[in-house]
Amino acid sequence: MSQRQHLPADERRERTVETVVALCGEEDPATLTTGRIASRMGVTQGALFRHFPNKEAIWEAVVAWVAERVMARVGAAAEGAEDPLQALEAMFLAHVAFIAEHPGVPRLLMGQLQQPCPTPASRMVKGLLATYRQRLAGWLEEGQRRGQLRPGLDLDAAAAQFIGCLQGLVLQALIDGDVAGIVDRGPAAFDLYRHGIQADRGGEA
Amino acid sequence: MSQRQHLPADERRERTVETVVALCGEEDPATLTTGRIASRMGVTQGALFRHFPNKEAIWEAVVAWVAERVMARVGAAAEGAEDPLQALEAMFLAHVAFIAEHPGVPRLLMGQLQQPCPTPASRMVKGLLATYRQRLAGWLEEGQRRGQLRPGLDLDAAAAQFIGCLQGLVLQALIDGDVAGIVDRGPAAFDLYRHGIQADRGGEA
DNA sequence: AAAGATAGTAATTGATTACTATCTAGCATG
DNA sequence: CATGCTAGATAGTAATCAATTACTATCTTT
Repeated sequence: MSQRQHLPADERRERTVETVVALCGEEDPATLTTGRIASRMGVTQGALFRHFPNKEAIWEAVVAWVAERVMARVGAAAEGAEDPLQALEAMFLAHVAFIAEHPGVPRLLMGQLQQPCPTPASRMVKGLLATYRQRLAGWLEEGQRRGQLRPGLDLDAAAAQFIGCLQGLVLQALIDGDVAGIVDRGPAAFDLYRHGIQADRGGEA
Repeated sequence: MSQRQHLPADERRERTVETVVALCGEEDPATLTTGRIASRMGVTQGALFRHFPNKEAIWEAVVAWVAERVMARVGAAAEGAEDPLQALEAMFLAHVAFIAEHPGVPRLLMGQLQQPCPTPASRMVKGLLATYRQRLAGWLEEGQRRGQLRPGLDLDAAAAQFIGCLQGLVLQALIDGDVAGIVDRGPAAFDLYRHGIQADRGGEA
């Protein structure tokens, strides 16, 4: 048996990361073992440690992978928008689509944040969320400058609740086990968010 | 050493649950061990199994404890309200206060939801969230009947995002490690939510 | 085709896990 | 003050974890 699947190191690392992301969609990241990662990859457990010095290094690579992808997707979505509110909506829907493709991502990031003493990976998550919030804050400020947002809006809270809305969708998906459904529910969720931040206007659909 | 601290069984069970809730505020519930629970209680690990048949039973008791407390607190808060929007606000702030007192609760519930195959405890969490959403839905419907909410509001999404707002606060607290701060940020967060659901009105503060 | 580098296996390590069997101290009753 | 029962201590168990070892198959380069 065993046609070995010799892969170059960087490709094996890439596959490892993808496998971890996929597995996080099925179980609690905290209970994920190197053995299960390896068996899913069709490789023995010890083989992982040829490409990563330890388990924590795997988490670092995974978080870096997620950070890069999510920021790229969300950034690209915002690019085509004509005004801040449209940009925020595009970001929101892009993020929802990303989560639908990778349902493990929210748990993964959440799991890292629950680490009591900060690890390299958990620091990366905090960094990701910090830059994410900064980007949101930029659009929100621009929207306020253009008068699109209601006066007196707490921009800090608005940025925090943008992510909160996403979490709400994820939670709902966890409850009724319907991951794909968040794509359908995404627009309504953002609608709610938009009404929360946008200035009152006379006539709208 | 070791003056034994003989407690009646039901009191020991109560202390166990409280200890688990407290520990969930400090570390990932998934990594919580019976040994750490016991040592925090000043008791040996084996002693726990005199009061609980297994670890899962501890989780069941913990979830039941949380469910009872949170529903009581939120229900009592809503009781004094004069209209649905006030009721929702009171529920929100009561929930925020409860989380501030027990920072481990969100992780605890989240952790149970991440269990892939449903356990008794995870079923209880889903049940808790289901009744919670029903209660929210009741107030939202009443609010819509009274014309307090904007027409065309997606009540389902509104109920989901109520919890999402709470999650947003929790996430923010996790990021900058400031658990107590969510009490201060609570009102602004609900303000945002209220603007998202409430009917436009001419003049308001 | 030979040889060194690379990527894998198989087996094992010590630490840690949930859980249990046996023994002992403390309490309430007569 | 003696007796029974309860709550906890002590000291285990088998299983599982991350990590390491010695060895082997495969790829690449010349």
